[in-house]
Amino acid sequence: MDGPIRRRRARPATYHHGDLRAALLGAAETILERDGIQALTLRAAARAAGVSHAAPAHHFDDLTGLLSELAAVGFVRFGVRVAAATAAAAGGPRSRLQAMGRAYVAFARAHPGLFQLMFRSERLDATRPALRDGLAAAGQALRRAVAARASRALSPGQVAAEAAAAWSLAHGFAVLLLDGRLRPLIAALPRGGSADALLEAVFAVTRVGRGTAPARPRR
Amino acid sequence: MDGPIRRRRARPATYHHGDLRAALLGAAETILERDGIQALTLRAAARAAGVSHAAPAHHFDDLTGLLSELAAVGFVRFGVRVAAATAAAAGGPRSRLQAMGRAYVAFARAHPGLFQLMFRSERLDATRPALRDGLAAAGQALRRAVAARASRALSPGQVAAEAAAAWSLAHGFAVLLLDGRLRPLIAALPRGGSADALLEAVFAVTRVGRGTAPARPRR
DNA sequence: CCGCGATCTAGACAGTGACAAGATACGCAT
DNA sequence: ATGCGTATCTTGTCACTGTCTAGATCGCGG
Repeated sequence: MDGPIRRRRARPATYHHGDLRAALLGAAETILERDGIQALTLRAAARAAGVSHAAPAHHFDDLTGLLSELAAVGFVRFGVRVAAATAAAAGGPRSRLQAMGRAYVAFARAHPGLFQLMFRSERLDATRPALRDGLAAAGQALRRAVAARASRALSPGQVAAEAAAAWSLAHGFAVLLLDGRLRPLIAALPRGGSADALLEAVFAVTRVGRGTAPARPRR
Repeated sequence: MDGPIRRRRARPATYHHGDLRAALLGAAETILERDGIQALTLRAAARAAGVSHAAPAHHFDDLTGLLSELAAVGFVRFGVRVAAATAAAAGGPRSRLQAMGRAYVAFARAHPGLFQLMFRSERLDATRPALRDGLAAAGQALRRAVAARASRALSPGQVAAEAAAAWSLAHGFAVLLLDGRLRPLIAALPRGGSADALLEAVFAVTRVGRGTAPARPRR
């Protein structure tokens, strides 16, 4: 504890921190991923950054502000990951959509605390510019992945339906997986499969966007 | 407020409440649905029930206990609803699975606070007998709905995959809907559709369990 | 070089969960 | 019925939290 290159706390030489905002965000993310979302408090972040308990208020107005800014960086990071994965996916639009789903779940598993924070909307303030932008960026990445499918002239309603289906499937899988609710289903897989194996099995079983017409399984 | 048949608080006649446990659970649910999950505190529940701030600890050990017991009643209620809806669904196993999804989302919309609490696992204690039983009951209801599809001799792995797919789709849709994230998609529907319309459109577009073989779209 | 504003500290207050100790009354054994 | 053990409930307290206020320190532009 108290590494040698820690900013203050050892020597209170510099009254001003220099880049406290970024330091607080970093400390907050560390606490979030290590101790869970309920341990992420304004004072804990201030302690970790080596500043007084009231310092964070000057950069983020209140706790909602800190959480919102942190969620915002999560959303942009998320959008970048998803966009990169879908762009790098070879094959048709269907495999691209699956790549998006894989990236979605992979992000949730890599940053579980951040992912949960991003969807803890009652503690966030979506009107904050940073969060608003992050949400827009992530939403655009998702929309782009689905829109690639729309090449065959789908109606806006059908595009919305497919987007909702793909998004719901990926998000539900990620949430249930993080909650440990899918564990029995994973155990039911042959050879005691992994979460990835279950996701692939889900892809194999679902046919989102296989055909355009809602009814009539013809063709 | 302060209905005439309120237990105490008006006359501190009865030192003992009589049925404080149920009263606290009722008050807690009221607070949860009216003011949100962050307003649901031990002391707030105690105030609403007209008892001292330390009284709840004797029935639920701590806040986690209260939340867990409330989530447990949510799960049994949820299981009953889902089981009833799937049992009442006419038609084949596919329409029964859709009925389950509809009931799933309908429950989330009818009791948003309770639904969110049920999946706020970091604040719950799954080892509590009541919550353990509630989880088991709800899980059984879901498993039964999926198992009906398994009549055509599916492998356990495929059953798990279909269960994960159906559950993820329903859960993700419910969560995203409660968060308001699906609003733009709903607006994109023809004639400014509703959430129900979007769910039906999702059903029409997805073909979970349409066939057992993963590849080959041939029918 | 000065002073103004941004940054950070120190202190205080109300609200929270949790714990301890005491008051009350229910219900069971006799 | 009656007395007592114990579950139930109250009061008081403590550490911790978010938020507000006032003051200290420093950086930067005039």
